[in-house]
Amino acid sequence: MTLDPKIRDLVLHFGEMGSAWGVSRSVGQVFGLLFVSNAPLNADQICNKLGHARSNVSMSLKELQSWNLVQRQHLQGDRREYFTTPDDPWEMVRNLAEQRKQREVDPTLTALKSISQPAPTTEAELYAQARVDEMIAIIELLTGWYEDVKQLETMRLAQLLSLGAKVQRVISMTDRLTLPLGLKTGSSGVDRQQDTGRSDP
Amino acid sequence: MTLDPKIRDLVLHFGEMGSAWGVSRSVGQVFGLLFVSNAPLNADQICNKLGHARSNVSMSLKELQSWNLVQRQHLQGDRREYFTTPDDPWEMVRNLAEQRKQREVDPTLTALKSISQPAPTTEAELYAQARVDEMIAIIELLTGWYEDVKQLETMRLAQLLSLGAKVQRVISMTDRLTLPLGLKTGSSGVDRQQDTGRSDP
DNA sequence: TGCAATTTTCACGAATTTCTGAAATTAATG
DNA sequence: CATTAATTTCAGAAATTCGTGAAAATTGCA
Repeated sequence: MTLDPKIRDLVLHFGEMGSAWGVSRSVGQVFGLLFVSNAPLNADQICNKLGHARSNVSMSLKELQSWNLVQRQHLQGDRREYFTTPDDPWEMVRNLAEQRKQREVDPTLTALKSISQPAPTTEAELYAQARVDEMIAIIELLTGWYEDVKQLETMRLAQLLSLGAKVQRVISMTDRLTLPLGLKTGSSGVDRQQDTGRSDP
Repeated sequence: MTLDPKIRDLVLHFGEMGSAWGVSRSVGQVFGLLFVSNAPLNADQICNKLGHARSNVSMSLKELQSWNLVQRQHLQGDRREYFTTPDDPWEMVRNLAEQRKQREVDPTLTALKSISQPAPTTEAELYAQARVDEMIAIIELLTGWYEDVKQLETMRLAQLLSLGAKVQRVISMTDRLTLPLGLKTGSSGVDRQQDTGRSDP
């Protein structure tokens, strides 16, 4: 790797964090490199700097594009394709949030709903249904909020965030507005019974 | 698997989603089962219902406890340990958020800061530094907001969420309050230069 | 303390994922 | 349209993660 020490460290770290973020080490490193890169890079440059196989870089770039974290870019007078991360870091955060929602919560919400669909038959299913419905309600509240705020322009979003929980002051004035769900302050509305203590045979 | 169809489907789905959520299939299934379980289960019961090896269940439970998504529970008159998910589904959401922050963003923030620490030496490092600093600012804004709202009791949190972007109305009245960072409305403040178009040799 | 039930650890094989190099495909240029 | 640079696909090697069963450790109880 012919990289400045700080950049090399960052690339290495993004590689290691890859697994925590659900991508491979290669993908993490390619992103790290592009993220701090002064200028767009082509696949061969990435190869050289990172020491990955050419095909691996190709795959990594494809995956990063599927996350909208890397954009291709044509340079006139050059046949090769160049790649960058978005100039605006907020855009990366937005894209990351959007993709993770699509990959992690949307499928789960769909599954939960399909579970909740047919009427429960057994006692166990009745309880399961109640639990699932509670979780559906929470997820819909969260995703609803997300859909809402993601429309905000960055400036406004930053303001909203920096306001934090101070919005509470305002909420106390809006108690007359839609109170969501049938929320109770204590534990959930579903009662869980105690087991007999014997394993089923 | 001796499970009702709906419960079996849910267990299977949570198993499949495991990889998207950064846990193994086994772990996902155990969580799914406990989540919809009417009553606390012991490890052997989980074994039987899921058909996993006993040791595998032990590991899965350990991991789920590390996420605070599963709690152990002693039952009097029974030597075995029983396991449940929290009664309050909001608690699960909170724990999930907290753990993901700790595992995914905190280490990255630390790494970014350590990159940002020593003064940049080369041209490339100077640009990298600027990019990193921008990202640090965003992450701190986001985590600051999170630290803030996670203190809220569930009721208030739900209200805040259901309010969504409507809080905007309020923000317009608070423009005199702290405007965060040196935010610009357009792209970021860091300029990226164009590449020469030649690979480095 | 000794015993038996339960849980955990660990090494290993199975399964999955990641990465590579060669071959195939695509696309630009004369 | 042919040539060649560039990219992508793909089969399999390498590496990692997952899950099992046996053995070790722990725990509650007599």
